[in-house]
Amino acid sequence: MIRKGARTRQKIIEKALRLFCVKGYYNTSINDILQATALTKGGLYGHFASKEELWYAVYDEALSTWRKVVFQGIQSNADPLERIQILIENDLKKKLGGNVFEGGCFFHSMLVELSGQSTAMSNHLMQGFKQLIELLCAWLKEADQQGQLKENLNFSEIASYMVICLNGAAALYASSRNPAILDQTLSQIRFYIQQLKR
Amino acid sequence: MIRKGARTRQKIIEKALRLFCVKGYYNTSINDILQATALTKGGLYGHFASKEELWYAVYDEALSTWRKVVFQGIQSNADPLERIQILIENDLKKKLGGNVFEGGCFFHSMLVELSGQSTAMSNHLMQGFKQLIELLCAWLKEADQQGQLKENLNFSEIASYMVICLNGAAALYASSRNPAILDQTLSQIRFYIQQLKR
DNA sequence: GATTTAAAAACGACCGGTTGGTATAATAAT
DNA sequence: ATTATTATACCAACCGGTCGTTTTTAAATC
Repeated sequence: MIRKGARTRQKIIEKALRLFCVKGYYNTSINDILQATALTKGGLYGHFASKEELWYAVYDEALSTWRKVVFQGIQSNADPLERIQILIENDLKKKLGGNVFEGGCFFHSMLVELSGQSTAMSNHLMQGFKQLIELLCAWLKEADQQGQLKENLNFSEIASYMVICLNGAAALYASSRNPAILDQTLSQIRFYIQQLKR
Repeated sequence: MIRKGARTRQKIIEKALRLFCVKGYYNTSINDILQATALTKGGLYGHFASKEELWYAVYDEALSTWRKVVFQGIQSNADPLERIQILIENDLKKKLGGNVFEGGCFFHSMLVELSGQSTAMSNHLMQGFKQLIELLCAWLKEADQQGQLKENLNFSEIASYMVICLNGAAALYASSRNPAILDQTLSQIRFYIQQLKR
């Protein structure tokens, strides 16, 4: 039997994730979370020792959600360049366009908000981005070994550039709410990737 | 003689600009600003009716600073594509790399923080980005009329994509503080622009 | 299946400190 | 002397967090 506490804990994480995305971390008060979860102070602090500890739990939840969304239809694909394109399309159309995180991408919003405030949380986020860049980098090398790419390309530079584009799209989509931005970015990154090919 | 009040007002704006960039808008308290300006409540509120009114003044200041930095060596240049390249290089290397706004780009940070919080301030920011996109778009059209570009390009799409890339670079540079990101982004956007040419 | 019981979970008053903002008095500049 | 500017004291609301108490829950006993 699943303990009730585990369910409540999960509910807190989900509601907090939504609030952090919409309002930001600092601007989401504990009271906001209490209202969303229909709990009281004591109830919440029985599950998390502090607001910051809750944030780390929310991060894990967001990461797991992101992975589910963004790796759809990828492992089945043998072509590394196509895997990159699918991942980017999933990130733009499914994650951002599908409003997986209401109000904006959790990772991007937190990166901007926390960068000047908490080095610990900020580094935690950067680690995640670094891993994504390394994955893209590995796929690019794979494509290169198959002879798909032009010569003398800087793979890690290309990989971080792609992540940068995705973050930029997250920023502008979050405030404009204009889906055209997602289509346009996707179309331009596709054009860019096409130019990398031999 | 410049009135003393005008000088104080300017000092408040400059200190607030720095604080908003480093800590964010909501996370910068009035007390933070008082400490930075060596004023007291009454002194500050004699110049600005509210924190939000101060923000709009800070925005104007940031815009004027940004224009000074980013248009360097542009009006002297006849080639529209080169103007675009210089503007992007100025934005990356001078604005971001030169730490014109300590702690991150004011416009990008505010866009992310305010998008879920204040539609008024958020729209104010979006207007600025829209104007930048329109400027780039006009320059692209100019280049096209000179026969420099490939056929059937979507200029406004390309222009917003460029702004998106700049915003993404701002996000990742702000938290990584790694200047390589700026060089890499610049190099990749240059490559991208090269591919637009006929 | 009903009753007991101990642990788990939730409650809610309270803490010190901070928030943005105001009213009025004192001071400095012209 | 008069006006522009700044200081001081104060406000109610809110912040993240603590803690002793009460209620729920689920397993153990009858």
